[in-house]
Amino acid sequence: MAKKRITSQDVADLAGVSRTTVSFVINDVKQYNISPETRKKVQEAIKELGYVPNASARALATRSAKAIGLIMNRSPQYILSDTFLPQIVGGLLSVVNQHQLSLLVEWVDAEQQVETYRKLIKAKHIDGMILLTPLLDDRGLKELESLEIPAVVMGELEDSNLSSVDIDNRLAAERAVQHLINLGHRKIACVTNANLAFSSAFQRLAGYQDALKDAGIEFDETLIRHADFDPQSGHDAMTSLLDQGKDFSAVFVASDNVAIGAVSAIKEHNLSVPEDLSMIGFDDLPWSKFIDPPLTTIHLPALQLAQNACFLLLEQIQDKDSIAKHLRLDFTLIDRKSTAPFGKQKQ
Amino acid sequence: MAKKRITSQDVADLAGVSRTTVSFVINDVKQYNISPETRKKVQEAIKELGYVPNASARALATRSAKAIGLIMNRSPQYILSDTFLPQIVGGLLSVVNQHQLSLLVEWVDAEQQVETYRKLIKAKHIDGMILLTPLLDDRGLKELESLEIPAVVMGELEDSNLSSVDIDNRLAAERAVQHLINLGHRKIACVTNANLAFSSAFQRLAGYQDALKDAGIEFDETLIRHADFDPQSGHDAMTSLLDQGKDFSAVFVASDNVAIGAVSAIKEHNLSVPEDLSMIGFDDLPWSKFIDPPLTTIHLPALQLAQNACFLLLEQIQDKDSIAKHLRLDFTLIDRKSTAPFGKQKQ
DNA sequence: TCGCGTTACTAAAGCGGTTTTATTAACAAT
DNA sequence: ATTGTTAATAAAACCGCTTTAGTAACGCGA
Repeated sequence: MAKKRITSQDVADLAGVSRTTVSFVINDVKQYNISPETRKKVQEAIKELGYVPNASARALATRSAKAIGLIMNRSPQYILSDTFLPQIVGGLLSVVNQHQLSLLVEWVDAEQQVETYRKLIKAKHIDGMILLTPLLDDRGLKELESLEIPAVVMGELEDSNLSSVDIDNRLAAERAVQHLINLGHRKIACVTNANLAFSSAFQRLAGYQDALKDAGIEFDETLIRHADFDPQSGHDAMTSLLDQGKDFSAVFVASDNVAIGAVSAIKEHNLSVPEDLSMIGFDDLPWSKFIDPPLTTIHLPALQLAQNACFLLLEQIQDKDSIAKHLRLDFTLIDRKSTAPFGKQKQ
Repeated sequence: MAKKRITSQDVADLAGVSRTTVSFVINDVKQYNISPETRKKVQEAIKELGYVPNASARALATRSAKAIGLIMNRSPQYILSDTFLPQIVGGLLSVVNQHQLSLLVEWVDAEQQVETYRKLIKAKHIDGMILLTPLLDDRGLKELESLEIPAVVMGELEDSNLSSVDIDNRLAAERAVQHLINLGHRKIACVTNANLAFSSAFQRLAGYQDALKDAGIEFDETLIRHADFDPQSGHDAMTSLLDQGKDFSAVFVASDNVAIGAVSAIKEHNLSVPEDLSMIGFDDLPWSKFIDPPLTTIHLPALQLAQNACFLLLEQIQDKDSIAKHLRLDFTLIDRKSTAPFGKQKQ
């Protein structure tokens, strides 16, 4: 019953040529010229037999996997609430498909990052990798650099030789907070998107501080809370802020996914946005404009980031010696309904 | 400069044994007993050289890719707003990792589904696949059956021999609408999650109709709108329903992602949920409890569905002759704040 | 006629593993 | 002493492709 697999030999036999020729036809090798008739014979044989080249054999012979990996270093539990994943996967898929490559998704345990990175590449499962949500002090990534493995980080890393793609998180956060300041707010709380070990959280908080400094507002540690990527953590952070009884008229929440939780907490306190409290978010998720109130936020071009990360990676795979690039895409502030001028608030 | 790759031969040389032995040690082949000393020598050599077996070579030799594919048949544009993707990827990853497999994500163009399925499997890129969001009349899937390829569908398909995992969408929808009816509502609109070519949309609408029928309520075609997975489509569908001027006191929205858009449309009409209009959703996304009002909805255990799909697939890969199974997991109705008794509404 | 360069193809050697079959040594049994 | 078994390892074949190094055939100028 075991229908045997069809190999290039079968095609060669049927077409009356050698496997070499079959290979040349399939890969359209230019430096060897094969006559139109031969080419046609081979193509017909392929079609007739329904031949599909074996990917492993090919990978083995060419020493390239024709696949890239999307590496997530947060535990599966976090992946569940990774609101950007669809956009990232969609973005990667769109370019990967064009290039006839495959996309492998891997999760690496924080404990044994380096090991896993090495294995993935050495095993030649993938030709290069795209890394998500880097930590500020990511030992794994640092080691990656020295391994000279094609890799690009989606996120900002200081003094890293790995290519990276991101927006300028710090500047974007600064702009967001400036928006609040321009509306007259002076007492502005901040809920980060994650703990400061994550570079994005760190940068966004830094941007928040920059804005305050520029405006001559003193930084108040007690107005800061750290969330943990998901709505629940945003809810809890906001609750803590509110329960503290300290006065503030606006809040910068460094992720819309966290913000949605924060809004719910605010409403639980019988306050409303933006009448009692202005809020500006960050990320602009697909649903950010549909929640109540529609969230004023920083638009993160996630799809484009993913696509560009992929381009950079492919470039690096093709030319091993290409230098690392740090791409910064533009962000935009999207003004919706969750912010209001300080004066007009009830308070 | 080209540091040559380390092969099992290198390990064999260093350990003073043959490649065969190295292979036996690595794969822990039981029928051949290798002496503890030899085993140790080999393991030390492996460690010293940092040897990692080449995946392609292995796949080629064993005729198994040690990878499964997650196949999405909706265009990248849709993937962007696929709210379940994180949970599905997370679920798959958690079991795939345990089994030392890889996860490949593929998008197949609707036009050439069958071709792509065939290629993926024949090329032995993957040993089996998990298929998402099936269409009711999915020619591609039908052909898949005949190819005897390990595959499991996440979704319900009538008279299909492919294994599948899902909840009972029809029953769940019926329960949701019954919930509305039990609250006294008689005029109940429905916004589907997608057009009826998608099996989930079809089933959920059928469940809606079942509930009406049971309660002796006549089905009114004009109270139905079809959304298209995302919030915007929900917003548009709801707007259309509202602008029609027809009377209804509750609405069943067959997807929370669509529902969030619907809620925004309702608010734009200066109506509120549930005071003016009760709403029950479907899916229970991570943020469903955080929006305003917290959405009463059907909880879909997406993570477990993914995990079980994966288990089923692995089973099928190991035992080609295992019969197709159709797993139906339990759903739960989560009663939050978006529904209210008919009497108590303003109207 | 010979040599030489093209053209169109092929034989054979990898790629780096696994697996079947063979080999050797040790030891027990006859 | 001879044979048979078994344990431990090795040799070699194989998986299905790519790619290098040819080779046969042909035309062409000298």
